[in-house]
Amino acid sequence: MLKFIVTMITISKEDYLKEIYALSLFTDEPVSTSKIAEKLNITNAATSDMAKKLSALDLLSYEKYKGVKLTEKGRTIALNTIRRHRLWETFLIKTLGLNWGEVHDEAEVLEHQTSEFLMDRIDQFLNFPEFDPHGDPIPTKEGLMPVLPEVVCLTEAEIGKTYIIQKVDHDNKEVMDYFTKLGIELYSEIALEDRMKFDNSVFVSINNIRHTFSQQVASKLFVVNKNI
Amino acid sequence: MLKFIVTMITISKEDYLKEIYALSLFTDEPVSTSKIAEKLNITNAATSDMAKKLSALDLLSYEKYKGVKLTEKGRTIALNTIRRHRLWETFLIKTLGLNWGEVHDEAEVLEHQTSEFLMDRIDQFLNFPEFDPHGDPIPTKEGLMPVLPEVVCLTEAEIGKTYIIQKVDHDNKEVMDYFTKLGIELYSEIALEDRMKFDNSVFVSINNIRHTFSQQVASKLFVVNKNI
DNA sequence: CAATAAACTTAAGCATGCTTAAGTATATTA
DNA sequence: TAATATACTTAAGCATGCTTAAGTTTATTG
Repeated sequence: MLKFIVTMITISKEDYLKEIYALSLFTDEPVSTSKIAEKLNITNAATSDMAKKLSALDLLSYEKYKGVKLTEKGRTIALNTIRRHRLWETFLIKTLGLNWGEVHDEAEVLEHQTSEFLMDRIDQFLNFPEFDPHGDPIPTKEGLMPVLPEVVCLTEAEIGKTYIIQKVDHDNKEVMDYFTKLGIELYSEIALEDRMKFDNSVFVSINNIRHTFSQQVASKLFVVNKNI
Repeated sequence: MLKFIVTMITISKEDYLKEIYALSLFTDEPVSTSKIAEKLNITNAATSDMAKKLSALDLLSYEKYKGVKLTEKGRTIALNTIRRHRLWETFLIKTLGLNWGEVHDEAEVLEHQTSEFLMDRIDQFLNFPEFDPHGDPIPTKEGLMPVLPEVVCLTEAEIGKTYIIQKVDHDNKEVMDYFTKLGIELYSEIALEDRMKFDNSVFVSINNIRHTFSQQVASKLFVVNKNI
């Protein structure tokens, strides 16, 4: 049984819910506590503990040894946290001219500290954007996720075709800084010229300049066919 | 003796240091723990406890039953927190058009959560302002406080003279919203027409419109002589 | 100047969120 | 299917920052 009363949504709890949401995106299976622990860089023990607390708050369902699943209530909080994160990123890029690699860490802390009033004003200032500067959809205030165009990862794209960059995985700052240095932006045109069988490196052309990306770097870019 | 090790600057600690700085502004006397407790709306016990911790960190000197005084190190942290607060206020007003009453509470949480990098970018964006939208000086990155022009409180001003509003005490949101509603802004011209002996109400004229302010409301406004 | 009031501190305790160490359940494999 | 490895949970403990209750010091006043 729980040893104490759990009442408040805290920064930690928002981070758990956000991470569980991300880990649930492509599966219907419950998320294991160890997977969460790994992502949040804490021990399994801490995650088990928190699972009980969040379960007591009806933010997720938790079966011992089986893992965790968000409830509607938990999903709503996760989406709202993601919303605040992505609005902050958009706002900082728009007002201060920060670049792809600079916004994530800032938004990571600001997302937990912003009143609904301020978030609404930022949303309005940005004219209610559907996508953030990395191409990720911004959940609406009502918790609806705008639908991203059907994208394909650059590692899976067809040789000889020209694409538009529609989304970028920005979990790695170093790679983002590299893209910024090359002048690559969202909605840049990118022609996939060839792929090397040896290690799946790709040869691309962006703004008429040729680049070679390793498979790992290419896997960060998601594109749509230019002629759609 | 302290029961445990104290290492980190936390949000709470920044709030203590900021409050002690504010309470030390017009006196050389040590600040009593009860005064701090009252301002921060916590118990004296908590303040005594924290005094020991901050003293262990060499952020203030603390003599039991005598009160507390910031060290240079503590003063630096307080000033930096105030700097972040006032830059945020200035930024939110400039970008989002928030008004006098709307920024304080937002800045109060954001001030603790902003990297030096982001603060520098905001500072640069605002062109290194010396004063915030309430007329308060913004400490520089080096911890220097810009010198405010010699102001006088409206409660002490001379009848018959015309002044410029140079600073506003914005600790009360209701009063700020009232000023906003009247269209009163920083650097507005204000003519002091009369003062009632009964309760020290003042009759003023701003933008050619007459207002009556209670002494309490008037005490929020600080002015300089128009013809200087 | 002693009694008392006011101010302040200490002690014990609790909520949060983490850790390490030990214990239990599930999965694997011989 | 029993032994063992892996995954997961529980228990104990600690740092932070607060509370209430009890104890101590300083200030006040008759």
